[in-house]
Amino acid sequence: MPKQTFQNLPEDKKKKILEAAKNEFSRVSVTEASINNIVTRANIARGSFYQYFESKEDLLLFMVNEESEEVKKMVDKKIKEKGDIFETFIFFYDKIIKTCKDNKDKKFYKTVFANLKANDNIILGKAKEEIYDLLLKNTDTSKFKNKEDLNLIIDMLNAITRWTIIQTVTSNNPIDIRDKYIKQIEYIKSGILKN
Amino acid sequence: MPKQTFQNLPEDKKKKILEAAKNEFSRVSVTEASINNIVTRANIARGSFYQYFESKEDLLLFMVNEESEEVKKMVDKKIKEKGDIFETFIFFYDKIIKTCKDNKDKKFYKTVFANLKANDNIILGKAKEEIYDLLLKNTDTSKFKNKEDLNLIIDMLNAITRWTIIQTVTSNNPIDIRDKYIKQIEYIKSGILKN
DNA sequence: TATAATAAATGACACAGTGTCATAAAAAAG
DNA sequence: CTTTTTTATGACACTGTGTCATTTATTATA
Repeated sequence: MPKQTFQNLPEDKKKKILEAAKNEFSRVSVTEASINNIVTRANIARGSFYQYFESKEDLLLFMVNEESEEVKKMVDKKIKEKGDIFETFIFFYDKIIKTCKDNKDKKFYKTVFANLKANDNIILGKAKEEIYDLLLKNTDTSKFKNKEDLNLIIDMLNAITRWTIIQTVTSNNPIDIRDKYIKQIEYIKSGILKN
Repeated sequence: MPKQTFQNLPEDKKKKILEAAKNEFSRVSVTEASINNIVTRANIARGSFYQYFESKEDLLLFMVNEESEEVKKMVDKKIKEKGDIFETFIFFYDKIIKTCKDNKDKKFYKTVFANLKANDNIILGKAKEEIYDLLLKNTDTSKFKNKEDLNLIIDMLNAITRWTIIQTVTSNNPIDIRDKYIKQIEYIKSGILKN
């Protein structure tokens, strides 16, 4: 989390810094991103950066977390509607993709996702466990063969959804990918093999 | 790929360099790895490194590719036995985990996997497309609801398997994770929902 | 309002790493 | 035993890092 000093900054200065950062994080991955580039573009002294943030990772996480909170709220609403975990995952997927595509910061999200480490929590940041919990508590398992396996089912959907998001964001014809995704979810519901 | 110069090197010198590299890549991810550390440990001049490799990524890829070829051969054998794609994926998973665990280079693999980018092909390197092809051509789809969806099914299994591998390698009780994985595959075969 | 106290901004500094390149050394060919 | 080719070397110019003592600005208070 950014330090208090950053929070205290006047809005326009904060905005300027975040824009400079977005610019840099659109160009290259966090690891390759240069704090020098950010401070130059934002017109602040190098030392100031460290007054505001622990590190560039700290900054990126902060930028992504806002979006995460938004997503969390929408997932919360969706799962509580009908308790349908499959619908919710598709909804979640669409939500993320919409954020990436609609946004003028398309490039930013593309770079972030493409450079996501396999085990990173960055998509959801701290919201991740909360979403997980939300799903565990609100899923309607009445039609499931085994209620106790909900946990493992969420994992499975999570893996596929993550994978699909990355493919979508880095691909050129994302519509095909969405179609494939829907089919995959269908298979998970009712199986690949004939009875 | 390493340059010819490296290939020409006497075996023991090559080995020394690879060991130094393995050491460094066990410590931190490729991006954080320091060429300085490698050359110091291997007792070669900094300039020499660049005579041998394009970059540290080039070097790591080379190190991982050898293992990949091995895996490819085994998958080839397995899928041709019975054409069972589910069995083959589980076999593939076990193979990878065995390589990680048995090996004295445990730490190396752990670090490599933990730092894998979501979209990286490094697990299989160039062997990836070949394995994909292998599965497409040799899978017995006679019990499938739709033969045409094999492609999408492989993707799905791939996503889950990757995810599970990473969880396993970075976790402390990998046996539970394998059990979960088997269950997930079972679900993919016959579905989560009651008929 | 003047002064003290608190907060924010700055850039020089020491350090670690990068990739290149002209040159030296070694090996192979003639 | 030269000549040619291949390999090895480390200094060099760069880019970047995080820190810290000092300066500047803001806020509180007497």
